[in-house]
Amino acid sequence: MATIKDIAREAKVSVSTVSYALNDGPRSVPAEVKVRILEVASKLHYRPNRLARSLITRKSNVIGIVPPRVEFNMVAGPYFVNMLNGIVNAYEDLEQDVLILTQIKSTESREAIYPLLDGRCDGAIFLAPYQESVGINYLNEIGFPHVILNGRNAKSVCFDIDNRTGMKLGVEHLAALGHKKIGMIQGPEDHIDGFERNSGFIESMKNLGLEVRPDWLVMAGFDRCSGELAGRRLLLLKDRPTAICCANDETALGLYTACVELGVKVPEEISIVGFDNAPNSASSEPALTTIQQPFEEMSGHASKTLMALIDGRLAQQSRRFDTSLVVRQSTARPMEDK
Amino acid sequence: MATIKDIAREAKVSVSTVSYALNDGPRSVPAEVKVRILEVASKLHYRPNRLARSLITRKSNVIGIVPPRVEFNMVAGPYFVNMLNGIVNAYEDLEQDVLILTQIKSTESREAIYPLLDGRCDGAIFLAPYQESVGINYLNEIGFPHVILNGRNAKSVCFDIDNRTGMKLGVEHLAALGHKKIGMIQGPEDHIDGFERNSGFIESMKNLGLEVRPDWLVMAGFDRCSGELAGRRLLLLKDRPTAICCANDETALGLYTACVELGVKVPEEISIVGFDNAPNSASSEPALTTIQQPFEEMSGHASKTLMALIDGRLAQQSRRFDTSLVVRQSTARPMEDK
DNA sequence: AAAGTAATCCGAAACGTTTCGCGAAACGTT
DNA sequence: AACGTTTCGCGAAACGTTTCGGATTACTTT
Repeated sequence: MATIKDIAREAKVSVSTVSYALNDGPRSVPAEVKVRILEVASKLHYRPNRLARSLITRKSNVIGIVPPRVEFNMVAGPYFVNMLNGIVNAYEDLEQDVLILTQIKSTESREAIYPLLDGRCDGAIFLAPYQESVGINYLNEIGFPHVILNGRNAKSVCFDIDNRTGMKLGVEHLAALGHKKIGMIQGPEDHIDGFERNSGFIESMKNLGLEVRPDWLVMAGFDRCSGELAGRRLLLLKDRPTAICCANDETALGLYTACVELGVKVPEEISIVGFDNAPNSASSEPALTTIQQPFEEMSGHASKTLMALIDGRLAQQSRRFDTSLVVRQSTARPMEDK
Repeated sequence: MATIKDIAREAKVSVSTVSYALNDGPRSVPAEVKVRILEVASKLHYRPNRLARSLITRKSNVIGIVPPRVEFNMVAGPYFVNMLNGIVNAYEDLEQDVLILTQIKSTESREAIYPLLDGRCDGAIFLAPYQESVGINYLNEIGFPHVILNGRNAKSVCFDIDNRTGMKLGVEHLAALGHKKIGMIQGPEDHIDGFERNSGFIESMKNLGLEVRPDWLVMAGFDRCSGELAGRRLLLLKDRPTAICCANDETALGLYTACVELGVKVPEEISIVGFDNAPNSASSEPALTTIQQPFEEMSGHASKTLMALIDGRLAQQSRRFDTSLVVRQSTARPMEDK
């Protein structure tokens, strides 16, 4: 309620002097008068108004987060949550607050991302946005600092993972166990991770000389529910695969549910490989074999890089993170071998 | 980059007229000139500056979230994540953005919560704050809209759960199975949920005429790691309990790990009850019997109530939410009975 | 003692909006 | 024709800061 003016009046100095005193400002103010000003400030319970400050300095110390596409239900899922967690942790140290822009539902148009550009944040992290987006191109046009996580844009700094190699690890693991009949619960094609995981699966199968059967490829979203539905379709096939790769851990857990309901035993009757290594997939029953996506590392890296971009320090390059195979209990040799 | 002034110049009207046109403002402007203004605005790619607007209207359409106490590592845990998810979903519909105040580390002093009061947000949700806090009292003093989730303050609107009754459900469930030797991994005493769950356990035990043995009560944080340590201590006792109640699901999962490492079978050799019913506790091995805390309902309710407070609509009362027992596979009759 | 430099502090402009007061024009009513 | 009532539109103040230019004073140097 008390403003800098009130302090000025009370301390019998000018407004500018108060500002310099409060900020150890660009100009010096004698120790004696500074003490007086600080005393008055504390007496009046003065708290600076950041809006006014940001308006003039054009700096907010707030980082905007644009959540993943709503259709995939990913706000509720582990992807968003794990990335956000890493981001929040990073910015706790970097002294930035984090604004979740719930009002940005897409990045398809300039207008859609205006909430990002109204002065409230200094930069933004996009979580798994649409592959091609007018909105992000616009940011590059006007030079608004941003990084993209699990997405691609020619001119933006992007961080993603090597989905194809990851998928290859999964397929080779299954092949090494003796599986030949391998299916996949696929992810959305217009999502970069979905697309690359899907095509990575097919490439790996071909490289190993294994047959890719169209009826063993079922599309799902990235959520548990659609994973269960897709899993049910695969399991009910007359001639079903002995192993299934999933586009992410959530769909794998959906498949688990389908297995329980249809009485199919994991890993005895069917082997399952997930993707992401979300924290709770270690404590699922049976523990899920999966491909690790380094959430913590990626989100931390993205947070720091964005700060560098904002501060005009050397902009870092886009980077692709490595994935690795985490073998747990959901994969085993196929029944025929036993 | 283009401001309202640029539009005014270009459209040959005054600044105020532009404002009225853009906002369908408090005053009317003739259709013809409004069209002209909107055209110019779009031509110049005008985007309003929210800082300037908020500065004068004293309204930001941003809700602040104060995360739980850092010592408990709860930002990473399911509590924060589930509540945040509910809040974000609610505000997506209510057209508010969500600011996570990473810089607020405690609520112990006035100054600590100043970042909340600098004009950037219209109200705040506190997640599991300290029980008694000067900071929150201050908010009540100055009338800043806020609600508290899983915490208590005499003058604030608070939403919490009936921890004692919840704990009672857990203990009675174990007693009904035939358990008499029941221990507990306790939560932090200065956290309201921890305190109430701890004392609720002891009360329930006494009411059932069961012995409360001090060496069967081990304190932990709310995180998995300290749960594992506490669990290890309990399991290694010469005369150990046949069942353990845990302060939350995370500590229960920590206890799971301890059981696996020490070769103790759940539920055959020891029964375990969690608290929260976090989403992934259903898919743990074995599926965890737990007390349900209605995350979604609570967070949604809190979000809506805060909006009502901000809008000056009738302030709703504090409310205590009910818990319920979810029986899964981690509890069974004690060995002696079999 | 004069000149130059440094310290101190004030006033005012700026940031980009919203909104109030007021005058001018346009319209309808007696 | 005189009067009231809308409609329209401009200018200016306000929100709470930061920061620049310049005026005054004090200190140092020649």
